[in-house]
Amino acid sequence: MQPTDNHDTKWRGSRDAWLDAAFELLLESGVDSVKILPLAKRLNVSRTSFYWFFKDREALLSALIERWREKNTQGLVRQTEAYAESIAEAILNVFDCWLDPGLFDSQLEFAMRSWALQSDEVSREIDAADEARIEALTRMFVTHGYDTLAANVRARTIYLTQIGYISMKTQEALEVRMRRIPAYVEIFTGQAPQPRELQRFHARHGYAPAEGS
Amino acid sequence: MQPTDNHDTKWRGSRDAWLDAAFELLLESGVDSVKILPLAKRLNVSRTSFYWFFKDREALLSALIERWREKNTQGLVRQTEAYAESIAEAILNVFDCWLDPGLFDSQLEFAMRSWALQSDEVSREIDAADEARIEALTRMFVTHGYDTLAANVRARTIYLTQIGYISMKTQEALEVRMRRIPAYVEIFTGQAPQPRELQRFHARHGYAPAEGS
DNA sequence: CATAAAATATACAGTAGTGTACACTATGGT
DNA sequence: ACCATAGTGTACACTACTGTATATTTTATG
Repeated sequence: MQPTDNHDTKWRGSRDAWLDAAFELLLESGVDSVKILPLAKRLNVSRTSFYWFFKDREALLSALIERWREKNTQGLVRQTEAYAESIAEAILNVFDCWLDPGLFDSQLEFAMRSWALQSDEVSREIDAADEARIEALTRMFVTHGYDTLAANVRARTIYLTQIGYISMKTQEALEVRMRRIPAYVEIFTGQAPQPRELQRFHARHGYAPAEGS
Repeated sequence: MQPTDNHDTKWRGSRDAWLDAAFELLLESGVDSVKILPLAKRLNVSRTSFYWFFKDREALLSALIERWREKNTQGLVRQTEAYAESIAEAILNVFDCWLDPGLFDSQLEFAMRSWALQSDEVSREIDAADEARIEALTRMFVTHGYDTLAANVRARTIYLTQIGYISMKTQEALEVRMRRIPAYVEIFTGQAPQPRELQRFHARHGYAPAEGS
């Protein structure tokens, strides 16, 4: 009677298939598009099979929230706590999040924020996430010798800039983004990054600067 | 047969009444909530009167886009062009936008960005607005002696930080925000604002710093 | 105060979605 | 080979919305 964990069976549908499709729609067109009928069409399955895996639409949406919570906040906090010799290096660790979708899913982040507009529950989740993330960033600056107020404003700036990027859904080539990195580091920390710090950053994102770097 | 400009008549509804109600709903709960039936209930008017003023729901939504375009981009660009003796003062002129809803409506801005998720038309409008705004900010930095790349990154930082604030829907007391202003000015320009510049800024936002400023 | 226009309401027809009841089919374990 | 059960499909009842045709009421104005 209850759904089972059916990995790799020969059934067409599965809880995960519905979930994945729901995520796709959430990212593409917002929560209001996450409807059972369209999902069923995508999956080429009768609409009502849905109710085998989920109690109702609500249950599906809750599962989406769950998955976001796990991924993004944890991903960011972990990066703020990564080892760094200088504040510049610490910032570059955080920048990893913005370049590696495995650490932080920006599209998902934006979709959640839009969703919050209509849902108090999601709204509360987002607020909690923002606080946790800014706190983690503030701790990072404090660790590197900034006083509390300065650390907090810098933490905000770095976080808000990124949330801004996400809201703008900026799509730019890796090279363009990489060229801006040193300037951002300097703005956020007040000091320029060391060449070897940048080199390490470039290396782990598979970027080879063109001519004369 | 056609709707008239009926200010101060004795009719219950009017084109503007529908528009205002639509804006409320758009800001509160996103475009998907802007539906004729709920609007009619709010206005205590039969649903179908709507069609006297608007051809259909599409026409109403277009009017909302129109109103946003007029207000926010123009408001921001005008502030970047306001007279300023130093870059710090210029930045403070821009900050006026974030404190005066008459110059820039943040809630509306966020609602539009969420809407863009489902509408290519709105998406294109937003992209155009972002470009125009960042360009205006870049010009402002260039005018004050920054070179092109630095001006552009600083323009982005200041704009993205604000878009980030908007996405976070931060609600903070005027005092808290005012206390952060000098730190932001320093981050964005690399130099601290003059006390008299801050004083002028405080004055025009009706803020009196507590004790020993 | 009659009347045309402006605004509103009623009634109807349609679409897109939700969720439930129940019948059917495919799968895997024994 | 059988059969319990995981998964799928069909049919129905319901809700919330859109839009049109047409009647009715209000209002401003001669």
